[in-house]
Amino acid sequence: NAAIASGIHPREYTLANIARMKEQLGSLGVLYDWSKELASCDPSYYRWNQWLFLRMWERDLAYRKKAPVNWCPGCRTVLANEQVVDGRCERSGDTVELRDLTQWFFRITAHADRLLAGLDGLDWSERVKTMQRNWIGRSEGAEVDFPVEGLREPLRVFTTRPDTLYGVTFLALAPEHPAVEAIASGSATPSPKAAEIRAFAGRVRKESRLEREAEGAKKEGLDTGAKALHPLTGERLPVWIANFVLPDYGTGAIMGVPAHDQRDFEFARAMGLAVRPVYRTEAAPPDPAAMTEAAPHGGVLCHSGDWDGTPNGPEAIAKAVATIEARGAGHGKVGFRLRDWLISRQRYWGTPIPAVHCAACGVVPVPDSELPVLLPDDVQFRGAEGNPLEQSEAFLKRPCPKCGGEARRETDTMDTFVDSSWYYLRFLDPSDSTRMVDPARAARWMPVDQYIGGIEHAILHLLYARFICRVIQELGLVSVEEPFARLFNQGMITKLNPKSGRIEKMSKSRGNTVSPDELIERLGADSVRLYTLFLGPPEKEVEWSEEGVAGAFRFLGRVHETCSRAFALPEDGPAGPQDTPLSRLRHRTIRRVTEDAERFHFHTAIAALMEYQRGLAEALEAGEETPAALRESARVLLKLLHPVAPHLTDEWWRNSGETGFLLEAPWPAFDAELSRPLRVELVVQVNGKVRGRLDVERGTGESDAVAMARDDEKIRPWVEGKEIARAVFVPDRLLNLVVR
RNA sequence: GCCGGAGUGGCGGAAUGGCAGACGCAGGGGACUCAAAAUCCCCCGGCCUCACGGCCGUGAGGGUUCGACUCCCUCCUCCGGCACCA
Repeated sequence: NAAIASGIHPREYTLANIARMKEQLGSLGVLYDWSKELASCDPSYYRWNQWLFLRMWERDLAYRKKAPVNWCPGCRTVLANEQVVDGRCERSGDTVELRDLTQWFFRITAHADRLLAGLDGLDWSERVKTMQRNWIGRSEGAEVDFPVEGLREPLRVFTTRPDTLYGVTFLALAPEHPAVEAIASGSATPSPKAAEIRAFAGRVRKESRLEREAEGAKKEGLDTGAKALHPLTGERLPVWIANFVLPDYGTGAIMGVPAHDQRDFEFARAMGLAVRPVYRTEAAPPDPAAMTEAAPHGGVLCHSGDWDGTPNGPEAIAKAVATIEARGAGHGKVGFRLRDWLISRQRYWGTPIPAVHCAACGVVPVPDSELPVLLPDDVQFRGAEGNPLEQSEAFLKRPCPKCGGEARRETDTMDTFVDSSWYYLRFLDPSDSTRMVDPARAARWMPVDQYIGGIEHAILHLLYARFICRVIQELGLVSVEEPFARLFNQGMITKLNPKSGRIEKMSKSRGNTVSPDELIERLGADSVRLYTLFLGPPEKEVEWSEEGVAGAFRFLGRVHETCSRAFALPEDGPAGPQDTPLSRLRHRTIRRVTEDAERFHFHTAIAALMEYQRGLAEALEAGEETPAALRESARVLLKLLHPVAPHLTDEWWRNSGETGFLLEAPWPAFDAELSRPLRVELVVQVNGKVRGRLDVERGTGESDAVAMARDDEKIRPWVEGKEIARAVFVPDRLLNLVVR
């Protein structure tokens, strides 16, 4: 899209942006080992996407099937969901159609159970692990077959509640379900409603997934006229098509239990279908006519043959599965919400999928010896001719690798998530032209010790990367199953988007980004670094504002002033006593900064440094500390501040007569005893309300504290003449007197 | 709608069962200066009070606890994800 808008070839555009971003990282003083740099648009990288694809194809982990896409007739191209606004193309305004295209998929569902189990051993936040677990969506239930009159194949449904089987009053199919067409055409004679069925199914399939899935959405349906037989009772049940039934969850067909499922209930009420409760909490089940919503699963089963009286729970489900299996009507089954990963893109700027279409041999893989399949250059980007790869004669023409006959190259390219699913392995040696990754290097370095990424990647990228790692492990290139041992998710930077008028995440595609160049020019890289880290905790989202950036600049000025004064003091002289107020402050600050930095809380580390700078300035003023202690304290200030403001601190360090680079100076150590104060303020509460404070020696015991509190003139009026029923004492922090 | 998260002074935030508002920004007052800028010092949640001090206050309501910003329940608002933005 950027290439179309700017008229610049995507390669040129991408490489220019890489160069610019490297420059910006450099001007911020961010250090990387650029000898390990890679670009996923470089053939030396994407050839391994193709190699991996071929290995997955061999293992049946890559396959083709039909899937609906958003099609803009004006642009003659497929649109991303994001490019569809109110059912129209964002660029041309044309009404978007849903079209079925045969597309390539990765069979991530084959690993669903292992991807779920693998989460347990990861040092990731529960937040992200919960999101992944829910996305994979494991549920235990059963598949049940319902014979349909006039059809050879029974209808198979998946249900998580086989215990409610006696409550089924209808079956419903996704409009995409093959049985829809089977019912319309009929086994002997076409259904009298064939035209109606086809029209309804066609219309619903055009609705977006979001519309269909929404719980509050309008329930739409059509009775096909076909009848299914209840596998246990033999009752004849109507077979409907319903918009809320999704083709790729379960089997694409559901058994309707309106009495105990809210969506089924709404559908039944809208369509005038029967409601039959099979759980009761009272002596009798609720009266269906009086129900206004589905009844929860609870109480005991009723109207359910010999399951009657079984309480809601695993036992009821187990009993139901046993009966269903004994009657040959189905079997217990674990279901997943996870769907296979659609990797096909009908776009130019991606990794070409290494396949050839031959009229005689079908879809044939490109041999490894011919990789990489390169993106051609003889293409135009005008935005109205669909996938540019289809214009390139040189690219399209390729004899069949199998029979040598005339054939045509696959024009789909891969989702860029394929690139990002294994790039961390390529950093080990991006120049290796003989293999994707060297197993010896991988064995030495993997897994990634600490991965850092935005929370917006909590599900898709992180799940795809975990899946691809397992595939690469099966290929014998890495020994680990999980790529990222520890994960830290930074929150997003948000900012007002003038286009939408809303506060949104800052991103290229939304166009609300801020360039650091101007700020660096005005206040220097160290001020920008300091301010950015001081904004707030990195795991939370922060709204961008430049309000406080001048304060960072001022603080650095104060550090310079304080250190200059300290380093102007004579160098020789006695060290002086170990235990002074400044020494305690110094040890306490080293501890706070070290501990805060270890949990990535740079904002509180910087706050500690601000307090420390003020304390040091006051000590310089008071003149009670030795020059050696003051100089040492200034050295510690520069070292602790160095990771945040490396340029200035290093310069001040060397200007002060210190030798070497500050980066090489060791991180200061703290003494645990000296990092704590001698005296503490003990808060005294009476009945939970703060009534006074006692200045006590650290380690003061409960009985001494109670005695001092009783004596204190501020506290006495609150306890005088009352009985102390209880005292809660937290050493060095608090004393709570509960009085009557 | 579903899954996940967040909500604390004018603003960014601190405190993860124990002093609510550290640190900073903005604002007000003062010092320095012929003046300004820069710098430094003081004040800075609300209400009552001359003051000492008291009461209220962490999105709303309820609960657990000696004690709740923190834990539990219900609700509201905002943000992220929802499979083609990556």
